[in-house]
Amino acid sequence: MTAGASWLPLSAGERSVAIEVLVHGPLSRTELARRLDLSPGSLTRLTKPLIESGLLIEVPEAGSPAEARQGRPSQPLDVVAESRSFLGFKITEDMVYGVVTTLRSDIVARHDRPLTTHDPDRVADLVAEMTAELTRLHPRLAGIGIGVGGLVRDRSVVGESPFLNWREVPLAALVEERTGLPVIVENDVAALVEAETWFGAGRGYDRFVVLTIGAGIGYGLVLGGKRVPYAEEDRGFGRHWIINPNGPLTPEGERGSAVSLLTIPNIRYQVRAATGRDHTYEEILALAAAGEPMPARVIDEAGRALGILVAQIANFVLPQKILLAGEGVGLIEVAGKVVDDTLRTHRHPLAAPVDLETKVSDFHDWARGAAVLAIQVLVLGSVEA
Amino acid sequence: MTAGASWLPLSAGERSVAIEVLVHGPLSRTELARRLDLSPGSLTRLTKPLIESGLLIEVPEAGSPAEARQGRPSQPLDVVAESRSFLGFKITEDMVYGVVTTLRSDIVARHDRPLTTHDPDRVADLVAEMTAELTRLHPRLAGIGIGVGGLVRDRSVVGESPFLNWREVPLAALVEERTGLPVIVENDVAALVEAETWFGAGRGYDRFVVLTIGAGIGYGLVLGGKRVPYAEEDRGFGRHWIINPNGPLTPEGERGSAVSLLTIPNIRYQVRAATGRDHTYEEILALAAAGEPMPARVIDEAGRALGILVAQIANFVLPQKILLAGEGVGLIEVAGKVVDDTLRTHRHPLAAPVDLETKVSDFHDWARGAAVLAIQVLVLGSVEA
DNA sequence: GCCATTTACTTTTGCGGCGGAAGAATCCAC
DNA sequence: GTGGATTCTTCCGCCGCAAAAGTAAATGGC
Repeated sequence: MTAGASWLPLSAGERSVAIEVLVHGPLSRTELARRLDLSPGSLTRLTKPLIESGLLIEVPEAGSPAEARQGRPSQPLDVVAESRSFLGFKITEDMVYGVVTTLRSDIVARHDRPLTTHDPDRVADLVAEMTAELTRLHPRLAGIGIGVGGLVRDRSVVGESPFLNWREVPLAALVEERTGLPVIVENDVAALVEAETWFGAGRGYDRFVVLTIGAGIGYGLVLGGKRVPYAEEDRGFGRHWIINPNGPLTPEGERGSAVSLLTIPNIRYQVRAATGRDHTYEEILALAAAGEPMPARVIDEAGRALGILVAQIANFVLPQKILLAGEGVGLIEVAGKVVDDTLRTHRHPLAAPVDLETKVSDFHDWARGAAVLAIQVLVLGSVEA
Repeated sequence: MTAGASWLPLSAGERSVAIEVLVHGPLSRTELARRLDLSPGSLTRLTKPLIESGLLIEVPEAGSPAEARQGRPSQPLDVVAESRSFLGFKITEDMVYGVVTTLRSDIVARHDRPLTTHDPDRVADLVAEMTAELTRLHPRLAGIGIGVGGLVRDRSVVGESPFLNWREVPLAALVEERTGLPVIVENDVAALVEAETWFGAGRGYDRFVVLTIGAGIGYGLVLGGKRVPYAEEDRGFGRHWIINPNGPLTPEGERGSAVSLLTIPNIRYQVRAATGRDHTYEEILALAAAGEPMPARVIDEAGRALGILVAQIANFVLPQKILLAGEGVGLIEVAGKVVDDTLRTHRHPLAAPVDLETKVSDFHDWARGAAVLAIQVLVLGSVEA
């Protein structure tokens, strides 16, 4: 509550130390000196104000106490993860999912509420109410992040969100005036990508790609530790990635596009069209695993499409890691072999194997992503990515 | 001749000034201060030793003298392009192409010689002879760059070059001991990419892609101003980029791969297989333009493949610019419309249009690319990319 | 048990490089 | 010619770093 909008004016050196400790766990001064290429003296100088301000703390000793080396033991520094709380919200068509996280972006509480109206003021009211409820249990709130599917500008205004039927809604301002807290609004995929870049699968990588599969396809490219923004972000993304020109035609997607082959609604549509019966995504995966012909065919084709997609990304972007996330990556568990085989035939035999991580994410993970944006703003002291 | 292996020990600030002027033409101190985000005072300090050492020079006035603004006129600084010469060689199966360039990488002389043997020592002899001949007319030689198709390690050793039948040939050392000059050896595509990044189409961009079409397919990715190296570089690249699984099968390529659809040998093969007659690449392009059915069909399919390839690169890498280079980009002049149309259907309508530049390159352009490596080493003072 | 050794951190000192402010240079406008 | 505009230079002060020396806290050998 006492917190300002951001940490005390941090110098560039102090900020780099703070981020390194925040992202890469407890680190001794010597280790920090090595990583940041600074002298030991500089580390004493830089860490002192950070410790005095209560941001960092000296923790007993890392990991195995048995692992005792000669010489004076190192003194790991860590962020005081509980010193601040952050709120993250993910707004879907009919629900608002909320989480409280620590400075480390660990989720300490969840709280969801149905969304009964899309009126911007009512949505802001609901978010403010949820904030008040969550604040009661988790004080020291430093900021709020909100993830929305659709186009978001300046990290504050929802330029266009088809499923909410919003255009030019200044959501950050609406929530700020109700809560008095700094609010960051961002596209949900972008938020998830930032979260994974700072605290997840993308930590420490220079070239990193996130591909999400769910109601739609999401793509995030991180180069040099920064996410690359692009114009068509989350506005029917992947509908023009034609993977198989002879693939199935689906209502919204082009024929054989990534959207028509991989997204949950379109996989359900294909199975419904073929069998005449409606199934959930999970049911379809189970049926395919059990060898049911039509679902197996659809899932098999989806697996091939995913393999091709990952191969293309790996071939052209040369990322050090690719993260598959979203609600639809359960596909991997059923069609993993097809994905792998397809991937291999579309890669050069001498090419480095693709470092592919899969992470089924639920809506709270998306909300956590939004909370990370609030963390970034606090640490970096600005709204810029 | 007096030159050491690199410029006087340049401080980081001085080096950034030198590179900025070298790459972006004559610039005034004020302009440099703006670009490098430095104070005017710093620019006086940084430029003084560079001018005194003869590296930079104050040039009269840029461009239009009529364009006179108020106030003290700016004093553009430029590199003394002729102060040093650089040699670039491109080694092909049966020829060695050589160029002399200025510090700005402008070609001031060309000199080619047939290659009658692939024995490494004889090749080094030939390069040394050509160096001697070229040095007679162009003294002040500061370094030599050599481009070779194949795998090159440490910018000095040819690890594997199928067409020369070389393995682990320390070409840089062989030429260095014959000429006494610093020698850089690099994969030819990599050299071309570096050249375009510093002095060509990629100048000033953060994300930049080079795609070459010729005897094979070459791919270069530049991120943050630096080329990204990768394992499968120039060892049958593009054979596993399957663009059309129903495409033609060709001797070396997989079915429907970028290699089988786009490279000059494979286009000639397809036409020969279809018509029974052998044509040069240029003849095939002319026949296709004239409406001859079989060549037109092959070229049309190549155009579609190129459009898809460029779209995939644009979709996944989000480059600010893509350069098409190589001997085979004449394709664009005949199949430009097909390429454009295909590109458009594989791109999101809201996506920024692809900035696509085409540049037919001959072997001297490849040699120039190699010379740029020698320039980089002189300026940066190291072998590192 | 004591001291050498090792490793981690702190303190002190000095200096390079930068920004900021003031001044000099050189043009245009009237 | 005077004033304003713009570029560049000079000078000063300071921030931030490295280097080096000193302190702290552990282990290991005897």
